[in-house]
Amino acid sequence: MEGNITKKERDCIIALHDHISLPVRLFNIAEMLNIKAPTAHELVNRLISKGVIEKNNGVISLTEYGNKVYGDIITAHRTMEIIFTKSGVNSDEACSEIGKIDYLMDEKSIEKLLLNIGNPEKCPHGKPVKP
Amino acid sequence: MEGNITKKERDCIIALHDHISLPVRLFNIAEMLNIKAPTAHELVNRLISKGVIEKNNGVISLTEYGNKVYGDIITAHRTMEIIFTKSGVNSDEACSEIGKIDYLMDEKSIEKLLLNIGNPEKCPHGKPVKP
DNA sequence: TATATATTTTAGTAGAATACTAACATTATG
DNA sequence: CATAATGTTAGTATTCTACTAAAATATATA
Repeated sequence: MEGNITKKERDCIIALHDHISLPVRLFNIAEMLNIKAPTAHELVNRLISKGVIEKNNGVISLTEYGNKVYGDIITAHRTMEIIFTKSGVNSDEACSEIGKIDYLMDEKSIEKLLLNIGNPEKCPHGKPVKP
Repeated sequence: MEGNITKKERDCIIALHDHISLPVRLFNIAEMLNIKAPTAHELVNRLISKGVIEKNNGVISLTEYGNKVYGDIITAHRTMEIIFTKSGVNSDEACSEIGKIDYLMDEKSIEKLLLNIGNPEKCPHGKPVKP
């Protein structure tokens, strides 16, 4: 339930949560992240040991803690997206650049940034800042 | 002259540039980064192979490219510091949090953020945004 | 049910980055 | 020259990423 998350782990969490259909299995993760099954297997095992995801009969899902981690990443992502696009950064450009940093950002700082821009409910793509 | 930089490499670049006195030697780097000499040796070699720093008679310095990299990191860092503190984040807190992401940020996006906040010359600590 | 297909897991390998100790080499300084 | 300071090499270890090949386990279909 502790410890930092890597970029690949971040991508896995996002992919898992945002997968088109349920249930999500190992091969879905591998496919989405463009990695082979054994690599996905290790990634998933690491995330399980970090308490972020769980596996039941091959079905992979976020734990409660994992959902919190996901939410924090998304809130950071969309908060920064709003700030970036307000400054004239193209929203797709903003999205890909912010994907490199969102999982490293401090929750409390993001909260303050969000408040300062007026607690908007949605990001430039129309998605909720707090999912 | 290409390729991404890691957090440790980022810290090394900053430490090297901001060292109190010249010349900077390997043991100064090790001391500043709190690592042993052989670890510093490898780090320095990696940065040399990336074209960021150079070594002459044991004296370590940034290359022209390294100075550019340093400048980009600092500009990103201070731009974000201004944005964070404007939202009420404590400046020391902001500094340490931003240190985790500044080296990953896109130069062009930072330029737009900076312009949007009125191209200030100095960060909350009074240091130049463009060193 | 038996065979075939799909999926997962294990084993083995590899490379980049980080970091250490111990030993050895080099360079100053006294 | 000898001692101290500094640098380098060698060897080991851990984490993360990623692969192939092979084995195991499901699941599906004939």
